[in-house]
Amino acid sequence: MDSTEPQAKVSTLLLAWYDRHRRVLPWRALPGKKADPYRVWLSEIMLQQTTVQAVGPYFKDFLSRWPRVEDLAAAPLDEVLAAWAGLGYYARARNLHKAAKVVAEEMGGKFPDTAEGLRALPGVGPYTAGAIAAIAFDRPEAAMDANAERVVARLFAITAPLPGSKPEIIARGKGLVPQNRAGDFAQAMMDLGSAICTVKRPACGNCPLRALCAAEAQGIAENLPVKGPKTVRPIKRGAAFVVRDRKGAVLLIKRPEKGLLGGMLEPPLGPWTEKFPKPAEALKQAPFEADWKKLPGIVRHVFTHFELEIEAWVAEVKARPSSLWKDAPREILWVDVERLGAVALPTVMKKIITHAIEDEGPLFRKKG
DNA sequence: GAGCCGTGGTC
DNA sequence: TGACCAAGGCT
Repeated sequence: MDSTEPQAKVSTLLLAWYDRHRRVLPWRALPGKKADPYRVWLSEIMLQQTTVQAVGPYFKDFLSRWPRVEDLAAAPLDEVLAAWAGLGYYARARNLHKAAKVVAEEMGGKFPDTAEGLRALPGVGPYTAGAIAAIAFDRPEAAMDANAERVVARLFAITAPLPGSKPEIIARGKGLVPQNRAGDFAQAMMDLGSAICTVKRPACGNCPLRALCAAEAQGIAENLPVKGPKTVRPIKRGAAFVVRDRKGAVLLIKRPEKGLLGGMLEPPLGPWTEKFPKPAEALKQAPFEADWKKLPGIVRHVFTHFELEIEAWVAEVKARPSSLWKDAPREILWVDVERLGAVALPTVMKKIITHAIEDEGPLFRKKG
């Protein structure tokens, strides 16, 4: 798009397209209706780096458990983490709970109605603050997520690679926001990026902004935005120890509150290194002495910045040991098989437990 | 600023 | 099958 082109043309065309093609989503108000700030905030946190499809069942479940922000604030953190289990990026759930307490206890249950005010809540960054301010309060703020960045990079044919070009893209995007219907405009950008201006094979023939798109004019739309080089992902390996008592309950311990899978549960695990521990070495890593048996096969899981391979060791104990390690005691739980789906187990740990317990029927059911 | 932080779908 | 990607934020 020519930089002198009036932004009004973009918003007019995009909003007209949105009025005909807008998606129906659980957290989205019906046309002309006011959005509920609590629902908008909850959905925006869940949608960070997460697909609409994955969020759907979690959003409905959270809203059913905790209909108001005061309900969420009053819930124990462990319950919130258990409900979040499987959605990933667990710091989001901890910050969600923190922010709910702030809003419920310090703001009388009312969310701030400006981007600046929202930005002060834990877990709310520049994108989310703009999105909530626009969608819930109709403030003329930009919501520059990856969709909007892609649309803008193509509209203006910005060929410099991300993330270096991000400031320019965001500045261009802010210049497009209309004074009226800013919330619809923000959601229209996302719907356009999701349905038309896609990463691969964009449907430029159906795009309402085609005539204004500089990248399309140059035939380079699919190549934008350019991204920097990818980093290599190392592989870490280790042993997991799945213990069951005579009733079949599984021993789980709680991870530290900060860092990877913070505050979530796991079976006892050895350290993660380049190579698997040899059997004698693995037995030293076990939480206590028992008749450990190593299972055939490997559990693989991919995290954002490394891959994990786990060999599972299993044992059955007659009595629940009173102590595990001498150092760094951690919270211990024995969880019945039927309750495994109701506690804060991240997906990787569910994989390990599923691998170790070839039981009668599935241990975990997918949400929704 | 760059590294850390999950998971599931897609092609 | 593996690489890429998603309504990013925090430190």
